[in-house]
Amino acid sequence: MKALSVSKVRRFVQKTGASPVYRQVADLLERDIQQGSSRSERAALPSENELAAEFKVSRVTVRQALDELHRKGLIYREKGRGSYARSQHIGGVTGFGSFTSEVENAGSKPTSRVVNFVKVSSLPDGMKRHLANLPPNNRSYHCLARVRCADSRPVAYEETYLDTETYPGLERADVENGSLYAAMLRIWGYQPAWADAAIEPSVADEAIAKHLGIKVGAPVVVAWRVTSSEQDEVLEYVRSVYRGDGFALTVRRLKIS
Amino acid sequence: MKALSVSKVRRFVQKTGASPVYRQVADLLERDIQQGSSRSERAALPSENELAAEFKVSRVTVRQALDELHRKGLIYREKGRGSYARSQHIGGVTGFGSFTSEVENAGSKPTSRVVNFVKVSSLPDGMKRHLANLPPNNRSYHCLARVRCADSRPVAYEETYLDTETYPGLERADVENGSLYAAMLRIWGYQPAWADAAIEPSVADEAIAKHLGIKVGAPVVVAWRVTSSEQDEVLEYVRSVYRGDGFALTVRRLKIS
DNA sequence: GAGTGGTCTAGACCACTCG
DNA sequence: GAGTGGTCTAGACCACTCC
Repeated sequence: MKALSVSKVRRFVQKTGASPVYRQVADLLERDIQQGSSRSERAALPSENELAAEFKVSRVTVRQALDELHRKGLIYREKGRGSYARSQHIGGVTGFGSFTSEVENAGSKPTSRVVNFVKVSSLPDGMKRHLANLPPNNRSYHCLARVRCADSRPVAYEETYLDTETYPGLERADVENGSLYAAMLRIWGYQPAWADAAIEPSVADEAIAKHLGIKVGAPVVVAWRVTSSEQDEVLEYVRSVYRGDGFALTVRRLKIS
Repeated sequence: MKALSVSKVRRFVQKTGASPVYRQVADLLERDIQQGSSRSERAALPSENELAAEFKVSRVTVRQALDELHRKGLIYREKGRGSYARSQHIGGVTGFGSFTSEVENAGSKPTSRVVNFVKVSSLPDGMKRHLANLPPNNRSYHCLARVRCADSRPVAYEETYLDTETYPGLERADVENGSLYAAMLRIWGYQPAWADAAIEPSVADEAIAKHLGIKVGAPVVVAWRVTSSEQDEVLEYVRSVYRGDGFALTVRRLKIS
């Protein structure tokens, strides 16, 4: 078991800087791990006391940084032995975040085409069937229908339902170009933080087949999702239909239990 | 915004007990949240200082407990304002853990039937296509094929590949009854901690159709999964085929980004 | 016995929210 | 200005691993 070679250039953290010290430490260590893990063996990190001395911070702060790396699945720790970099250092969870960032993480170029933008007075039936904590029936929604592409190839048809009271003044132009999540944050200050989702297999109907350029009856995955902010506000209801050939949802480094 | 009514019975934490103090605090608070959340309004928790006084522990320990509840999605916090219980207090992430515990969480009774148990010399092609960090080719595996049922109804066909060197002495009887994960822990001391998975839609072939009692060509979801321990040992490769009618994978309270 | 990570304490300063 | 959560410190004891 080799030790992780920590960069020999002495690094300093900014105690007056904008970002917390523990995050700076975590970022520096993450870089070391990413570089070091080209070798396939597991590498031992310096001990918490050594890191505290190295960065001239308290051990509690070092532990905060290591906790963060641990949650991200980049390291694991063994009592009485030490902390170790994981050999597989792939990123966070994908599959239920912003389509834009997910496709980017997968190494492709995401694009979207708005195919419909109308007001509706109820959510699709499947939403009620699969997801709990749905709103009362007397709401109205903007329904934004988009075809999602990765490298110009259509991979999903997606309907997003946005409560009209939550998004006053929403217009098609706001979402015509660029990420919806970017517009949410820029205009109304909303930031998605949690997702509840259900996934089920299905087959393409005529409309889906047309949008995705596949045959009627071809296998697809339907994902139903409710996205909420950190403060527990519901931001959107989404129905996504993914084509089945050559595109897979992936979930990486998901912590069990 | 109502305050969360903390139980009036004075609770004490055991400082010499087996479980850490912060976990005891977290458990007590979780109970309050579960009880209190029958009301639909969001409830404010006592402040960190109040909780520290209440339980006679330091504020750092209280924060450790609150961090845990935050990660589980049970509370959220706002700087300068306070901590609040979430209205939707559903559990952790499901969809990629043990089939047994997942179906139980969904409120159904899980059963399994072993339909095959043989040695094979390679993993299925789909595993290589979808998942990174696969092992060298010169390994051999126990292939355990099971039909998974919820309330006696077959919902999935699952092939589990177990490296013969990782599981010396594995016999069919070890997995014939009860959870594989329970056997892993009991006999070899392995505990699954992380999952990498890919999900794709497909249609049932003849073998799948027979096992699940559905028609050839019916929609199914195929999940490819690699499960690892906290120490980064690969514990199993799994190919699961879920039937599409009436059974959906759900992901609850998944933290985005 | 020396070193490690796990836990806990008491006290401090900050930026933020609210009245 | 009072109270809140966010961050940080210095020091301590423990159970565990390794030699």
